[in-house]
Amino acid sequence: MSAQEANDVLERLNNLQRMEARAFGLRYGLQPVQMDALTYLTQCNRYSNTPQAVAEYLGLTKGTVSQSLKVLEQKGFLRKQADKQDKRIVRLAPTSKGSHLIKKALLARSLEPALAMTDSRKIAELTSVFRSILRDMQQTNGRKAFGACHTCRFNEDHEKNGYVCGLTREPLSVQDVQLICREHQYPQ
Amino acid sequence: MSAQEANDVLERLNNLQRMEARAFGLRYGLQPVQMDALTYLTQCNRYSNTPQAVAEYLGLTKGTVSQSLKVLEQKGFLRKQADKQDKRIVRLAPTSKGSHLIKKALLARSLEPALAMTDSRKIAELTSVFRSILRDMQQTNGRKAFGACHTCRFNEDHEKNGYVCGLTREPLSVQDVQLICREHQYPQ
DNA sequence: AAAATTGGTATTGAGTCGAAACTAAATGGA
DNA sequence: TCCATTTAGTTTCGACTCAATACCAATTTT
Repeated sequence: MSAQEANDVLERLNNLQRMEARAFGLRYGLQPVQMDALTYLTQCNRYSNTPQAVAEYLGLTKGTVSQSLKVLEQKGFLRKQADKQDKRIVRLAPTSKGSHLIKKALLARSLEPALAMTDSRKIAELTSVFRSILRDMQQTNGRKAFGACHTCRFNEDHEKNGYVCGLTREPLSVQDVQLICREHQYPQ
Repeated sequence: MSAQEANDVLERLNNLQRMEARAFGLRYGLQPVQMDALTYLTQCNRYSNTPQAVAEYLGLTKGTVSQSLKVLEQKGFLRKQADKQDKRIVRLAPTSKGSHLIKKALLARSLEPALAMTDSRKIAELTSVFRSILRDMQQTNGRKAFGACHTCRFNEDHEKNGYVCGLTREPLSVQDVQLICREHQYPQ
């Protein structure tokens, strides 16, 4: 049992998940990349629902992503809306059709059933291992983490008074801090 | 710390690895899918080095894969050779140029450095968790496992006398049993 | 007020993808 | 043995992704 082997198993797991995700999307006439974008948009917070953020998340150019989003809008999976403050910015929101689809897709390919059968202490260890790997990768290649607020170093837990984002100073709800943020940074 | 969160972290890790792999391949004029195919071919055993096996591994149709392989051959990353026994079968072998490229790519994106820093007992646990997940996924959606022989239920360890594949009855070397096989099945 | 930056869109050319049609070799009966 | 079937691969086609480039408009900087 080596690091090499762990790496291989993980690699294969990636492959299988990608294959299943592709097959699922195809049944609804969506390309993998469109599924990925829509998935992101159902999970990101209000600072992170723009074309630019989607592009950064997926590691693609904004031009490329712009087209995928156009298709998603045409097919009725999401709505575009100009930002009130900054009129350059486009806000993206999945329609109910869109979020239902993603909910179904996530359920189909989630590892949760499998993970639920394993010891929660093991899962905790495992998550921390991967989180530290993520942190490494993020640093060495300059990508963003795209984690949820509740694991972010800018997130402040004000106990009874809810949460506050240390970057924007805005209050965040219990639901908010579960969402993905493009400004996310792990502590330390 | 929940199964949900473990799932998310893993998801993001997938994304990052894909992004890096894409960027790497692009520097050498190769598409992600071509990198994937070539990677597989440097890691598979002699029963698994055919276009059909590549297609199964990647979850694509044989027609699609056929084109990618043509490009890889044209660019000098692999060689095609008709099988001696069965003339329908094409055997694929990476050239030294091809295997060098993949070696470099794997090194660049390996989790091994990060994993090496974590407790080996943890890694063992982690691997076993993911292996059982893999087994689940493989069963529920009818995909093949594509594991290495030494984790396969058909592999027989004859101690001093080396290994034997229970399917083909052929002897396998120490190196052989580290390779990926399309007939692989996990025990139990 | 002009210049630079930022967020997004449109266009183009190379390439992937699945589906379907196809070839050739092996297999399996009668 | 001969013909049907199966198996391994290739080719072609149309829809689509992708990066690169050029572009536009709003914002920020100088």
